[in-house]
Amino acid sequence: MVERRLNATAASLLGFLHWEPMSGWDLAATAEHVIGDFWSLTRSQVYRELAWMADAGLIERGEQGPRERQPYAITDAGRAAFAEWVRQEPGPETIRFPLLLTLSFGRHLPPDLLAGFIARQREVHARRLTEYEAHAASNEAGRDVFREATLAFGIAYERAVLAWFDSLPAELTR
Amino acid sequence: MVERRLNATAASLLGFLHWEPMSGWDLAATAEHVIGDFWSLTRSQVYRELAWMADAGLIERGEQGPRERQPYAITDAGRAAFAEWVRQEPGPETIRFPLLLTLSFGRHLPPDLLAGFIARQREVHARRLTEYEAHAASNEAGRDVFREATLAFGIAYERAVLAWFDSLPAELTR
DNA sequence: ATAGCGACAATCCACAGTAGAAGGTCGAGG
DNA sequence: CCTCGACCTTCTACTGTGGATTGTCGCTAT
Repeated sequence: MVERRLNATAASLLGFLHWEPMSGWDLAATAEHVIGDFWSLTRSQVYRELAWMADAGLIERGEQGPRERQPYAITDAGRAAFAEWVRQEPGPETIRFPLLLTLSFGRHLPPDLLAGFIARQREVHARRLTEYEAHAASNEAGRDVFREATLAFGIAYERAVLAWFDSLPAELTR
Repeated sequence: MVERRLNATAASLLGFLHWEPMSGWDLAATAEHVIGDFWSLTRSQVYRELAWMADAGLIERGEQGPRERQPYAITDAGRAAFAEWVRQEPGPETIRFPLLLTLSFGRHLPPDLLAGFIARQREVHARRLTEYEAHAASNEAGRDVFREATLAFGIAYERAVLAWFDSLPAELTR
């Protein structure tokens, strides 16, 4: 029952556990799928947070399944902690964009090498936009305002990035 | 002369030291100013990387100035390490956007609280866009393709975010 | 039936990144 | 001369990333 403030990643896991008891593996997969586009997390961290939350009484270990599978269920304390967390004012977003870093040191680089970096990254974003759009198209059944809003963000973001790629001066793209 | 791969943050510091010898304080300020919009770093980390790089012979301590001020100069080994780093293929960007996280758990939140979060974040982005645009306008003297490209990214990004805010359904924004 | 392969599942570790407290020094202005 | 704010580094705890390691189960092809 250690007193420490819930962090966003742990809180998200609690959010998913409102749905049903899950193992760390399931939680990592769920998180990747549901919030992965704007909130990265790793398996390592999921297990670390689960261990801490179990210790703090926010979740409870269930019966072990096959393959060391250890499901966790949220407790009332966990629900309370989540409810408190979700009412916090969200902080500013952070972006870490290696390509821009390399680009800003572009004078140290042969132009065609840089152009290659740019072209390959553009491809990644083009592909991601396609995925998002397909997802949005097949979404009609869902009708989840919140999900739609975050998806819309992804699409707006990818479109902006692509437009930016296409607006770069020819000297950067060969 | 420990063998460890140069990370992007340390490499950036080396990049700035090509310019002139600087202290950790200066480097942190420079980084914040030059790459801070797409590559976050903290003072703590700057000092940590400097200590390691000095150890590894990539930089050299100069004469101490007033107030513990400790300038560092890049060495030939440092220039070589930087040159090698900058030729690496840049990885994918990561975004961590707390607002989207909160939004995706929006069902657990009273609508007007969420609307407040959204409104305040929109303000932040509006202000940032204004700053970027002012910067871009006063930029004519510079004529630095690389700088212009990264600034253009910032502007494209902020405009897309604002457009997204404005496209949200009324039920989310009150 | 069984061998083997791929998906499942947890753990561990080293490194990178964040946040803020703490401690101290100098210099300009009242 | 004093004080306040800017300067400058160090330290610590926590959070986040990436990958290696270890092992198990279940399906499928022989």
